[in-house]
Amino acid sequence: MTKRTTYSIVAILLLCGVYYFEFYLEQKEQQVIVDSGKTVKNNTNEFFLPTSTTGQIIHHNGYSLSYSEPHEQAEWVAYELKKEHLSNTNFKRPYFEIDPAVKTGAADWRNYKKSGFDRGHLCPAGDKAYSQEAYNETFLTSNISPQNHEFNSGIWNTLEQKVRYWAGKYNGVFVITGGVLEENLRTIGDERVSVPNQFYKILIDTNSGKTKMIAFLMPHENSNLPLYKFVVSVDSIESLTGIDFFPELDDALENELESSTSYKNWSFN
DNA sequence: CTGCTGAGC
DNA sequence: GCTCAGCAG
Repeated sequence: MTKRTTYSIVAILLLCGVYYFEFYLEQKEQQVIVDSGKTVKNNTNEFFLPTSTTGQIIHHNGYSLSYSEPHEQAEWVAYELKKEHLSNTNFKRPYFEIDPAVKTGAADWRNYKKSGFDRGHLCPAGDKAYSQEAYNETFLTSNISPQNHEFNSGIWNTLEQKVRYWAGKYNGVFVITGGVLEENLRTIGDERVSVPNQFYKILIDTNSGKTKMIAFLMPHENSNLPLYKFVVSVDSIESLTGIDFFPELDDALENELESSTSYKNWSFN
């Protein structure tokens, strides 16, 4: 074998190695993206993820989401609200930014301009007031949904504040929230961002004794009713959305918790 | 807390 | 088009 042949073989082997490594990296990245339903190690948190009906899960530092391109918004946003996250600092609100992590192109905030609807946070800015960085991260367009202002600043805001109250009382909660994305919804803007008719919020507490769960389903309109009037089973939201919210839970526990409409373990005071 | 809009550069 | 300041529930 000539030296030249040897060099050629080595070169080809090296090339193959590089290609294989790139292939491996791609597989690995792909695996993370479609790895729904697993406990995912985030930069700061570890939490249960629901399944994605769209195949596009994105992890930010402070929350994860599943983006629905047809509806131009997240079908769910999930994060852990730790007790130590609770803060009253009043950061200056940044401007909304098109989420660069959404490969299909997240909605432009201009769709909401003069639409008559709020850019309603799914993961509330108020849940991320422990640092300017975390706060700013909630101002991505993948984290908002068109919301009626009276609803957003009314009963929905009341629910968000109750979640913060529970996070303090129960040493943190996991939160999953989103609009119910159906066909033939009203849309706003050139990109046709869907306006949900209902919004849901699901909580699980695994830190204060026996694991407990609670779910809320609210019509997209303000209300003076007490919050507990909107409690539903997780199962009912799963059948509405097609999402499996806690696939990692032990099946028996999952069945028990997700079918329950009881809120007796959650303090509404 | 939840937000929007008008004025000015 | 971007940002500040002011206003509203």
